[in-house]
Amino acid sequence: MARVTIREVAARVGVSTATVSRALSGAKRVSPAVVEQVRQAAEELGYSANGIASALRRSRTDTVGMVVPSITNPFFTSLVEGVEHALQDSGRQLFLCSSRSDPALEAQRLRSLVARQVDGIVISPVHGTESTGAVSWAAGELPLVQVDRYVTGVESDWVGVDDDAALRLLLEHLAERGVRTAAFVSSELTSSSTELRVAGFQEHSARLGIGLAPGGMLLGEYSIEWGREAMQRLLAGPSLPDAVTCADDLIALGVLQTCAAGGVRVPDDLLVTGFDDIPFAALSDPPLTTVRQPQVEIAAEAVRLLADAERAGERPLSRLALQPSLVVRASTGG
Amino acid sequence: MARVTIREVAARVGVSTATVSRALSGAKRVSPAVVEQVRQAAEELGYSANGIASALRRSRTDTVGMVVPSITNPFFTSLVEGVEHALQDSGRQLFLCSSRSDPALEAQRLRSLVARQVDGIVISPVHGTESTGAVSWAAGELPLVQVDRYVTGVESDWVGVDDDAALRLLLEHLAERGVRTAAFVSSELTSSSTELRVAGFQEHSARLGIGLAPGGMLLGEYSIEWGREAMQRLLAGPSLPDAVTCADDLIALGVLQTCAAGGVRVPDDLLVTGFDDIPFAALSDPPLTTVRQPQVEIAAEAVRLLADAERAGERPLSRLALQPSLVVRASTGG
DNA sequence: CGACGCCGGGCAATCGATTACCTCGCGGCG
DNA sequence: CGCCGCGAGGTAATCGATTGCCCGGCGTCG
Repeated sequence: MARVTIREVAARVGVSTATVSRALSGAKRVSPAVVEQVRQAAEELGYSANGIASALRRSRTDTVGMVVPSITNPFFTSLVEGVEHALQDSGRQLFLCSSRSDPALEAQRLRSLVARQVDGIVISPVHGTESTGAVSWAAGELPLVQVDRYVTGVESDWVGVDDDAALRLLLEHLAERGVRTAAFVSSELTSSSTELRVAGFQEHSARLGIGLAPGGMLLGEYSIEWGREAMQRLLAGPSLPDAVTCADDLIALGVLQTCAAGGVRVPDDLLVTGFDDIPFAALSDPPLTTVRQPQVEIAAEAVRLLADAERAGERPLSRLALQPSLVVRASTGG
Repeated sequence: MARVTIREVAARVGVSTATVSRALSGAKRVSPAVVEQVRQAAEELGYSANGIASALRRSRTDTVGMVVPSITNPFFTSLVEGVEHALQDSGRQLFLCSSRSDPALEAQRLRSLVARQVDGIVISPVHGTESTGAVSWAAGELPLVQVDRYVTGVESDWVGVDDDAALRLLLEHLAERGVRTAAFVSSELTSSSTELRVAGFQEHSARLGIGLAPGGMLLGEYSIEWGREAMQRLLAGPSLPDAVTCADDLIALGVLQTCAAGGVRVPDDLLVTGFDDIPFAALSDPPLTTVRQPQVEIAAEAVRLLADAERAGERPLSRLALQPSLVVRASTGG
């Protein structure tokens, strides 16, 4: 466990630590012969630089922090994978944290990332207002870009999906299928995208002449369990709507499960739609109609914006709403 | 973006940096009055300690690294969540990396974690032999525990599931259901658990008089896509076995999808089983019979072993094979 | 032939927090 | 009254790598 330091490498070769550092990093011209000797010695001693010391001196860590509300939600894991992939090209690493949908935990993660001097942060904030303090503080300390969700009143870039367009796609599809009444199952209105999805649902359903079923606006959380429960509530009501629109795929999968258990035939008795197009959306019973978020592009843009922010100090803020696409499957009769 | 250092806090209060450090960490007795002043000043200046500098001096980071083969596989995300949860109690953080099933990337992640001086590493190694070098090097540098999979020839603790017992549960269940022939769809034999599962399948199926279907040992990778493809191969064969046993739930979900698309009725024409019991196993068409891994316990044990390893230097190695439990659902007629 | 520039390489400051060791002052005790 | 112990707090070394500045030597050019 004894770590070998640059000093020992230098001693073995008979040069100064400065030369070893330069030889290994290639920062300044060092004679090829010495470089080779240093390489040799480092190899033999099993030397690897102490990243902490290096980070302290350079005040860079070549690491980007990412904070997501949940690490078990496949939508976020796809996003994480995309970011990691995008970072790889620039030889940087990802430090991933989960805030577990808890603003306090989120604040703690952010403090920790800042303390660890990550070069930048990619965050999907938990809450539209309760996350504001921590996020804007962090944004003041280092480059930060929000993805998917955002908190208001923070000076930072944002990349996500065009929620309004997504709801338009979904509702126009449902209208074509002859839907006259619909329910909307979502999370509590605590995040930007949730609000936009609800607003989009209301706007486009009104425009298309689709009525909201009585008791049909169900707000809980983004989870399979909530989808199950919400559908149970709808089943307990006087009559079913023509369609249930869900604010994410997990909710929709829960809804489908309860339908199957309760003898409701999808799509014959009821149409169901999701949001995100997670890999499991194609595997449910029946396969789920949903809108696909361009996760790869979102991730790539986020990394690009971060790189921009590191280079230039002051820049105009970017807010990129990328376009979703409709994926029709059997849950709407596709 | 200008970071405020301990020196500025000290200057403002009119004490030395040593006192500020002690006041904030509570390491040594400092008069309450001074502690309060320091708190005040730190608050006003927005001071937060530089974790890098602190880590360099203390050579501890209060951070544990975790490396998993895939971050999109729900089994691993559950494991990660469990580890994060377990760490929380001791006030430590998790630094998560994905090796993407690539031994080279895995080695890089390990080097990076060691360079960053994490206090310990939890890893589920990619490959039974190709991971050996990097893992055993890392295990020599700092406390390391393997979870789920392990590489041979490395001195480290391991926690996972009793694969043999799991296959026994599954095959006894299938035997009770009258299964006489079965296929086994798994990953290539590149990891310990894969080997153990295949061995367990062979041993217990032989013991129970279940024959391996011709061309029924299909080795690919742990993914939905491979499950789909493997089932297509089985469909292309002369006849179907009574059951398809899969080495993880993702594979099984792919198998089920192809069955649905190909008109094979599960469980009427064919029984299908998975492994892990990921959340989506209950949502497929039909819901999947599988064995549940005790992820929470695995994670908790891993963290406990790590803590032990940090405290005591030399200890006997632990290899904990925890017991799985059978979860019967409709895919075997449950 | 002298001066200048360039190149390889060394010295030592530096990043920011922690901490071993020291000092000072005060109270108690022999 | 002198000495000791103790608690509060300061001084400065330390963690390990990086890098600005400097030096000596050699090649080149006027």
